[in-house]
Amino acid sequence: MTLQPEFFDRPVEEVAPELVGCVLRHGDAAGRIVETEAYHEREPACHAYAGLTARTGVLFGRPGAAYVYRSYGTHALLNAVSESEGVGAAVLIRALEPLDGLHLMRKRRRLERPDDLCSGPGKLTQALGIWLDLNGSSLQEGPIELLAPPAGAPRPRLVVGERIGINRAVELPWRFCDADSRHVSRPWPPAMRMRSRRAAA
DNA sequence: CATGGGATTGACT
DNA sequence: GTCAATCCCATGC
Repeated sequence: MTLQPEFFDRPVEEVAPELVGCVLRHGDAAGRIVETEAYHEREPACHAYAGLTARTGVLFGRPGAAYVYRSYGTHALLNAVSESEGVGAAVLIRALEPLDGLHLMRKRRRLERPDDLCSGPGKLTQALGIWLDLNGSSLQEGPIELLAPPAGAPRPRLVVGERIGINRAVELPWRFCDADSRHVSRPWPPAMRMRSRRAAA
């Protein structure tokens, strides 16, 4: 079932973990969400922190919309706008486990291995054919769909940690990963990073 | 108007 | 491990 605006009209740090296990679909390509991050206007890593601008308008709009923006000049990153209209907050979709349309994904990504098709926020938009023109589109009306977990699907075991690739508000534990998925963008950093980190000088 | 810096990825050492 | 690609936009003069 399609997730309704009410689902997103809540604290973003509650919406983000619940999106793990849900299904993201665009046309014939779909995947199960295995990694998300929450962003909110009150913390400086969020684009909405700067206030209402040309870039951030969608973030302050109605919950249940898609916020798609360009990252590093080259990639499109997909977010689900959350919290009430007027509040700038969204959940970044960071990784999927491919479910349908693998042939489309392989063609778009020019890769074969399923683990590499959607294991990153820029990768999954490429694999699903999601681009900047879908910024502001409705996740209820499409063409991007966000669906509740299939009936009977077990609730995923979550690993919670710090968000990736940001320099500010790094301490917030707002990254949520399916602990049992091999499709996350980076094998959950908390434990993993500690273990692989070189000993301090 | 000029500048700096990304919510990243892929190629390479 | 390092690094370039690539461009929009927020910021500052």
